[in-house]
Amino acid sequence: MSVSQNNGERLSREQAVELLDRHGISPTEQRIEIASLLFARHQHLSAEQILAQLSRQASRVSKATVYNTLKLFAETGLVREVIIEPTKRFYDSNLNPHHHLFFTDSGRLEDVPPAQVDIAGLPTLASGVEVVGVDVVIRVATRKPS
Amino acid sequence: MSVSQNNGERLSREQAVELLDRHGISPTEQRIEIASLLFARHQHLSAEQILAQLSRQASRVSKATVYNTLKLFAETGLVREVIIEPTKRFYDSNLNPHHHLFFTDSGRLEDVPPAQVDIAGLPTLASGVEVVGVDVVIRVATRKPS
DNA sequence: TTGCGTGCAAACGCTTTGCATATTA
DNA sequence: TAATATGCAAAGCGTTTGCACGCAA
Repeated sequence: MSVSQNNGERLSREQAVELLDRHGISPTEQRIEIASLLFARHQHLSAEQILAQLSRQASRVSKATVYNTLKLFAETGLVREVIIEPTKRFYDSNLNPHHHLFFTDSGRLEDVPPAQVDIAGLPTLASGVEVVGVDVVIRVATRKPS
Repeated sequence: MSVSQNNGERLSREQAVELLDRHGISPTEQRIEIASLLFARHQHLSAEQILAQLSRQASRVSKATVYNTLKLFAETGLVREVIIEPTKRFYDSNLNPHHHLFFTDSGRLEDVPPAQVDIAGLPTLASGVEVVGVDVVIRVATRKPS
């Protein structure tokens, strides 16, 4: 069940603060904690996973604050929210354009470089309507021996 | 709030039964009801909406049966499950390959012909891993007057 | 009668909310 | 000190589950 074991890797405090500042988010202790964990590397974490990893590292951040913070991060574009399973949201620390490979068996999520999937065009939209995101999810399964 | 008002349109009973048979699903009354409603035309409905429309038409199908049935339909490939919002699942009666346009303001979901969005390639997959679906969701919003 | 399908209500899991307390500017 | 953020527990919401009943082969 342990998909991503973060062994305490963290972004430095200064880098985390700078990241928050750049997005106009006041850098409170808890936000710094969450940001430095999430941005330690490119990864996809759920609120639950973040909560678990923080408490494992003796950082006590409440459930409500984790949810509030992730919502705030998503709204300001600090993280990308990924909707793949109806049961939980993932937060993606990779801000570069990319797609996702989802392993339905394990629930694992992997990035796919945009170069590997070319989107040739988009439908014509009514004026006043703008694209806020294009999500490409390739769902894969381990072939079962029939 | 009324996104799709189904004014009693239905697939004929025979057509619904044939559809179920073709997918190896034993045609019970409730399954026929749900199929004839869902396949009346290409649409995206949630369990909740189906439940509401059925009860409006005096067809009493329980919540559990609606959920069980939609799950069964999705597993057998009779409908396509669409995950766009983390809060609810949509069931798409359009079985032809296509993509989705999602209006974040209204929650409305619209089909996009595959010709308008070309996916040029897919990443190389490990052997034993097969693609079970490729979902492309274009999220759009009404531009706010800044 | 044996097994599958249905219905009800209770349980579940993730997320949100209300409100008191603490922290920040 | 005024505004914002945090923490806790309770509530919310879509979905699933347990189990008794019903129906068809």
